[in-house]
Amino acid sequence: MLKKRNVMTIGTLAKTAGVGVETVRYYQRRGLMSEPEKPYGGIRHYDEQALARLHFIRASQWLGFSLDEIGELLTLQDGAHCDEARELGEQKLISVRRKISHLQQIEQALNELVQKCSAGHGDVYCPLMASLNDGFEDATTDKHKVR
Amino acid sequence: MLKKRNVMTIGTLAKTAGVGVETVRYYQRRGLMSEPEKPYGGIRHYDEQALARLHFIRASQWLGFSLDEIGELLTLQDGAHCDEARELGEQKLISVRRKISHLQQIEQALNELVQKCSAGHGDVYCPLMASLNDGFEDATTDKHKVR
DNA sequence: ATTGCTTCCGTAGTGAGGTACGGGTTTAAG
DNA sequence: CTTAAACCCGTACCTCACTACGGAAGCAAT
Ligand SMILES: [Zn+2]
Ligand SMILES: [Zn+2]
Ligand SMILES: [Zn+2]
Ligand SMILES: [Zn+2]
Repeated sequence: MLKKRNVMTIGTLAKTAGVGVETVRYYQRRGLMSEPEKPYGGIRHYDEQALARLHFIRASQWLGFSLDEIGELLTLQDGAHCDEARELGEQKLISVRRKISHLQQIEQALNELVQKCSAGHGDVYCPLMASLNDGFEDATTDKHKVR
Repeated sequence: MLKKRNVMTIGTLAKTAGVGVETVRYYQRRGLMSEPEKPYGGIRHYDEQALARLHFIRASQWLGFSLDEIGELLTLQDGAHCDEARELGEQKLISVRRKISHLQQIEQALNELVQKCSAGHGDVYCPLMASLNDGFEDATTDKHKVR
C-alpha cells in the first residue's frame, strides 16, 4: 500500500485519487492517460505524474467539462496555450449559466404549481394536475425542447 | 355511440404533439400510453385523449420528471390523490434547487479561474492550468463526487 | 397499375461515463 | 508452500430517452 519512491500500482493510484481501478483503465482507453510500460510479465507501476493527471481530470470534470473536452485541455497543458484553455473555460461558463437559468425557470414554474395545490383548492380539480393535463400552457414558450 | 372526431394516425398525432412517431411508440412500450385497438388488418387511430396524454408527458418532462416518475404521476391523475402528486412535485423541487446551487458553485469557481487567467499573468504559469493541475484544491470540498 | 409515402412490428444501436465479469497471472502474507 | 488479494486484459453490460433499421403491408395520388 505504501508508494515507495512514488511508485504505485494501479490499485493504489486509483484509491489515492478516489476513483475506481476500472475508471483509470477507462481513461487510458479514452487516451486521457498513458499506460506505463509493463516489465516482463509483471505489473505496471504509476508515479505521481499519473496521480496529478487524475487530479487534473477530476477537477476539470467537476467544472463541467466532458472527457472529450478534458482531452483537449490536456493538449494545452504546457502553459503556452493558455488563451485557448481560457476560451474553453469561457464557453463552459456560458453553458453553465444557461443551465442555471433554465433550471431557475423550472424552479419557478414548479414552485408555483406546488403552491397553488397546497393552498387548498376545495372540491375544485387540482390545479397542478390541471396544468399538466393541458400541457402546461403557461410559464414557458419552448415547451417542446425538453432535452 | 361516441362520435369520434379528431381521429389521427400515429404520424399525425406525433407531429401535432411535436414528437417523433418512434417516441410515441416508445411511450407505449414504456406503458405511458395505451395502444389503441387495431381494426382488421388496418391502421390504429388516435383521438384527442392520446394527444392530451402526450401533452401531459411532455409538460412533466419539462419540469424535470423522469419517464418513470411520469408513470407514477399518471396513476394519480384522477385528482383524488393530489396530495401524493404534490409530494412528488416537492421532491422534484428540492432536487432542482440542489442542482441549481451545485451549478452556482461551479459558476463561481470557473468564473474566478477565467478571471485570474485573463487578468494577465506575465511569465508566471497560468493560474487556470495550475489550479486544474493540483486538482483544484480550493472552491469546493466534495471534489470527488462528480456524478 | 405503379409509384411512393405511411404504418406496423420487433429488434438493435446511440451517447456518456463508467461498472462488472471472467479467466488467467503475480505478488504478498502467514 | 499455500492461499488470498491484487493485477491484467478483453468484452459485455448499465442508465436514460430515444432513434434507426428492415421488411411487409396499407393507402393515396397519378
Ligand atoms: Zn495557442
Ligand atoms: Zn392539488
Ligand atoms: Zn392518495
Ligand atoms: Zn492563463
